[in-house]
Amino acid sequence: MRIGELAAATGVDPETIRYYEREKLLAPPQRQTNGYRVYGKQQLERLAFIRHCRALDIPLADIRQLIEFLDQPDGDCRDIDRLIESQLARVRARLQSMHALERQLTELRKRCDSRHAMTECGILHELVAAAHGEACVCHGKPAIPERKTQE
Amino acid sequence: MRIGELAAATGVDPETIRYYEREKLLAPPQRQTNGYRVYGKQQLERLAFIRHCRALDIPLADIRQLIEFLDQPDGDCRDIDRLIESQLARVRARLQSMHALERQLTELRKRCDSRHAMTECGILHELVAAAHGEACVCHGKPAIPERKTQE
DNA sequence: TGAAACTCTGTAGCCGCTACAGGGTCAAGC
DNA sequence: GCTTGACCCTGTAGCGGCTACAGAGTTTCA
Repeated sequence: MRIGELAAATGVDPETIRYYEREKLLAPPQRQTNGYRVYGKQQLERLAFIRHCRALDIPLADIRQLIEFLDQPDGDCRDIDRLIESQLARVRARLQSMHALERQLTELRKRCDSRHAMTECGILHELVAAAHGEACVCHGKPAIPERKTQE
Repeated sequence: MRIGELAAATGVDPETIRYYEREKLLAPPQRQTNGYRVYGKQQLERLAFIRHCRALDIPLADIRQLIEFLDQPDGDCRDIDRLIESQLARVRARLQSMHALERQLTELRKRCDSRHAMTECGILHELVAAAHGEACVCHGKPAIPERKTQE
């Protein structure tokens, strides 16, 4: 199976597959004499595993860990438990701040239901007022979305 | 007001302020003879405005637009309305997929309540099974989080 | 034979910062 | 006067998770 076929079978772009190899999520595959990569069923399954984890929004670094766990199956399950737990915490924190965000944007939109000129636009007024630190639909807590928390 | 004072006044890192200038969200400020940037109240307000928009998770490109609107106040309010609307759509889509994600991770965690050896870990089993395309807690729809929608 | 489709490597771009390196400037204390 | 430290400058590189080239070679099919 060449990279294109693997790509077709999994729905993963060939460039992404090569990227995963560079990032050591996939072992370097065998090569044909012309240098083309050749994959077997095992690699296909591993790639599917990776994609499934990505569908759960698990970062590549953590997936790398999970793969290590897979490859040395006498380890302790609690590590995996912890890993999933931390993903869950991350997702929940993000959910909270996004809910806040939705409320704020919804409020903001209300200010501009109709055909005003720009000078009277409630949305802009609101944003500018907020910048002045005046009372504002958006501020309870500013809910700056966290960029990278996680342990 | 020098960049450090502006930074202290707004809670924005000086490097970020310079970055906003490079990205043309802030106009190039005046300079002292030694090359140091000097800011006034206006710039402070603009920076506060930017940060407020960022707190609403509005991308820099869109903030740039809002600033243009601010600077030519005879335009049409509907553009702003549309902009906010699209932010809201983005947030809501993301919320949906994150809710799905939370359900999936929660399900997954259930599989591993206790002290199994790795070989019997329900979580890993589940992930591997999923990769095989077997029935899986995670699949209704795979909910791959969208990276960049927005027109 | 020639064109299209595939593969290879290497590098750069996306976003919104953050963190350097390697220099200049300034104020306070000795 | 000299040192120390805090500040400032520019420019460049890194983060994550890809994606998109450029520029080359290889295969496949008509």
